[in-house]
Amino acid sequence: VADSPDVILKNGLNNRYRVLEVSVRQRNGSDPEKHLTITASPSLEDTELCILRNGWESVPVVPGDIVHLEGECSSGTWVISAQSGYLVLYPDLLLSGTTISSSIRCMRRAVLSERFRDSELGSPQMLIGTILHDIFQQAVTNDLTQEKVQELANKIVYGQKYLKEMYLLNLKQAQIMQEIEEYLPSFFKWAEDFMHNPANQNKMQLKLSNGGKTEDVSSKIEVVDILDIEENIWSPRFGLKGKIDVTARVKIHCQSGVQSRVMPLELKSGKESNSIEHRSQVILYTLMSLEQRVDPEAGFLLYLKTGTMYPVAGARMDRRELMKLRNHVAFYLTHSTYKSDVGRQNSQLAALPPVIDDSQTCKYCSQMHNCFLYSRAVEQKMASVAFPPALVPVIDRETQHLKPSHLEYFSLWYLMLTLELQSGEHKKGYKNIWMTPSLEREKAGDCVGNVIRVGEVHEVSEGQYLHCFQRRNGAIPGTNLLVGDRVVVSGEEKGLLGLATGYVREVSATKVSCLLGRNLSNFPKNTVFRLDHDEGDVGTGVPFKNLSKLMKDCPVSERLRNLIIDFQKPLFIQHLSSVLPPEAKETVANILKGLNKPQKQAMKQVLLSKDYTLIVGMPGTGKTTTICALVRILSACGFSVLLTSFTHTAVDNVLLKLAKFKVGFLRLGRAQKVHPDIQKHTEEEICRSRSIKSVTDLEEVYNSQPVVATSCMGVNHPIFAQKQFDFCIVDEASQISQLVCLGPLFCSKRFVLVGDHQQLPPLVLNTEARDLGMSESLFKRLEQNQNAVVQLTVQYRMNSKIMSLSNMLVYEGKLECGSEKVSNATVNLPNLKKLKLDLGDASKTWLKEVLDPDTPVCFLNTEKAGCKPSDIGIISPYRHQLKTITDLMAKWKESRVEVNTVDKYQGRDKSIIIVSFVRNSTDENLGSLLKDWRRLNVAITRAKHKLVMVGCVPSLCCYPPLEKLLCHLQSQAMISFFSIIHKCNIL
DNA sequence: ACTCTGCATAGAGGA
Repeated sequence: VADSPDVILKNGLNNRYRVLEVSVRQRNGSDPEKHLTITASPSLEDTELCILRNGWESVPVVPGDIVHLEGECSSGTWVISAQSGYLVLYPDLLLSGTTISSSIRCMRRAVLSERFRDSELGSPQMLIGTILHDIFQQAVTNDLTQEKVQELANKIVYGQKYLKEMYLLNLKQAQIMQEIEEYLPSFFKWAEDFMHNPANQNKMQLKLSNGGKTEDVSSKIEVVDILDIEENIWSPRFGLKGKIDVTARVKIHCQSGVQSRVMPLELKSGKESNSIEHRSQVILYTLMSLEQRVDPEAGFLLYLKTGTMYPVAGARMDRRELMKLRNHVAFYLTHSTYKSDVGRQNSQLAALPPVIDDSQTCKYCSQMHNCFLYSRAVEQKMASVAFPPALVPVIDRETQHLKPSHLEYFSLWYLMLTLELQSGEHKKGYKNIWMTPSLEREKAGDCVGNVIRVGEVHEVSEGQYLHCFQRRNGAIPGTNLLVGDRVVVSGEEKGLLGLATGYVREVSATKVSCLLGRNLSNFPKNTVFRLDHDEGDVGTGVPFKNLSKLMKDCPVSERLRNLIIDFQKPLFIQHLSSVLPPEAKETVANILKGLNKPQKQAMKQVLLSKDYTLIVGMPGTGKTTTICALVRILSACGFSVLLTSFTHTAVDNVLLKLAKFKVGFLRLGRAQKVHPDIQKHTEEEICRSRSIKSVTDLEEVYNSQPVVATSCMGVNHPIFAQKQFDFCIVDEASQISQLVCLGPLFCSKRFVLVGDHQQLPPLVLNTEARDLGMSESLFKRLEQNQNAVVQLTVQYRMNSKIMSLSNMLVYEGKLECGSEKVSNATVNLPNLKKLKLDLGDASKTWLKEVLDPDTPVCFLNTEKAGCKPSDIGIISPYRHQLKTITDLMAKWKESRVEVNTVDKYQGRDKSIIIVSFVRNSTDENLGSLLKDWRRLNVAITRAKHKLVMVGCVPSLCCYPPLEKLLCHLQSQAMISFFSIIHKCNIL
């Protein structure tokens, strides 16, 4: 935490102070105080003092922390006390209203829920609650008459919107409608009691300040206008976020006259408890509202079952206690790991907030499993953590199905995931939206600011609004925003953060259009917006969820634990006859005809497997063809198949091939991410074209195809909670993080991983996590069970010379060419003769040599030439190099040549590949990129006919993989020297 | 000593 370079310090509305020193002052007799030496200057010079008293001294603040202060500051001294001021710890970590209110009862649960976000399954009551919210919100903004509300309820319950959830919970629409109808009379009662109406006689106690003095009297409350529903507020002042069910203009008639205020209404469909949790939520909304408007001082709790409305005052005392609670939760979330002061600087997992000793509460807790798991695997080893004695046997009993190896796996992966999460937050995070002006952020290309909305807003489908934005003056600046990227729309003005989120639909020189989740047409025409690229915190929830699931006490998880953690030997049956139905024999035989020997072997191995098979797909060995054939064979045998990969593109690559055969499949995942030719197989498209409107129909769609395809992250889909597949195939498996790869395996009896661990591994940002082994894919881990491995060694991409490099480097000669044709293929250069004439000049003989089709592999040594490596290239390990090359190519108006990183080229090929290795110095600072055998292997196995590598031989010999390659090239006389080159205008 | 894919979200109630 101490020296994060990207911390922005400043004063003002979103002031950010760094805490330099913390001291506790105990004056005799009086309460203790905490004195903080703080600074808002980046040089850390101008310091101020912050005094915490009346309970604020309990805030767990330490030197190095970033805080936001609210309240009075006089002559460089802030006082945060019972009466005034707030200290907000880590204010850029926005916590939701529900997280904080749930932490009142159990902070441990609140913290666990942030990590294991999706572990809570949901219940019928929750779904009914969501639907009731929707109906009420729409009704209150349009029409609250009986007829209209009934119509609306029908439209929503019998519409498409909640079908998935109903399917997941096994509920029928009629059941839901029955429950909903019981609520509707209360809607009208509420409207009669509180909507603007002279006959309205309601009276309630409401405490509001009025010109300095506080009145505590009965007031008549009238809702005069609904300003917004589901208003999203991000408050970097208080470190809070949340969505307000209903934002209303309310008239309060009291003795001293009429007041008008904009206030939050919180809807509840459950028991009319008026509980502290419910009230706290409202109080937090009153605080968040300060971000946008004057203090509402109070809000309302509206219980939909009875139509009763309770006023909730946002009293100073309650706000203060809730903010302290928020600081504690923020502390635990930020300090989830620590480095011990003694010994090596290894990160360790910290204790969670203590377990509460309340069996009544724990009995119903949705985080119980994770709570006990963490106690057993992590905390029981800590001397500092004491458990309530009665709980120890409970924890042991609930985790007794886990072996020590499982607990170790859990704590190691929990640590690695946490470290990686922290790295991700550092790099991404939303805080730039409020801490960095759009103009500055535009330079990095992650933002387009200063735009206004133009044209009409179109509701493309339910809850999807197409907006168009134009720069206020001039063209849209150069940006990295691409079609399909996620964006956050905010107002440039303070307080209008995160107004909507959505996707980029189109980017041109003059406008950006986005599909947003909210309609922004109610904002004044002249509102100035900014669009920020939303990198979000994707992929953090899924692995935590899968880790938790792997530790469950159920047969599926137990089997996976045995196979994956304990390396139980995968089993195979003896004879194909027992799996191959007689009627499928001919079809299977026909499919096999089109395959080579190792591919056939792979098919056989999969069919015989009882647990899993690993298919090593070396470069160009026809992985897609093999997977396609495998799916065809499996479905011919009557098996159901779940087909997944890390990326949507890879899933669609197989599907595009599969679509040519008579194999039906269902494609899940966001239609926008799916290949146009596959669109018609997506759930979205099928439901639209067949206008699916009932749970039964949806179920039919889900069960209609024996093959289901989606990305590994997409396995949160409700279908996977209900269906079991016979086989699961995971493509690109060597590039998928272990726990992400695990997701689809929970719903399948057997699995097949396809990959090549000699190519690039999963990306891990955090170096410590990487050192702990986080980049080990499941494919790599299981590869030690050699009996489950089949290798595809016959390749159809590279000619023999190019292939030989990789064979020498990593594959130990196992790769072979699929045919003579492949082996001898050379590049076709129709204009070569003409070009050669032009190159008559003797100084350009090197170029002749390089271009000669009979020289498939060539390494250009730039040592003597002294030319800048940046003059030539197509693939490079470095982004900067690519930028230089792209700029040069643009100058020559050449945009057809694809310039990209090695990493991005994985999985693809071209006829000619030029690799620019860039480095031209022999100093000690070696980059780590070129030390990776796998990256080099990827780089040299992309070319089919001609591979030209450019680099400085002595410089590159410092890297072991390149040294081995260059040695080989030298022995084969494949290295040339540049003559004098100033310009290169080939291609 | 620089390589980068994934994805909706806070809150829906229950004690």
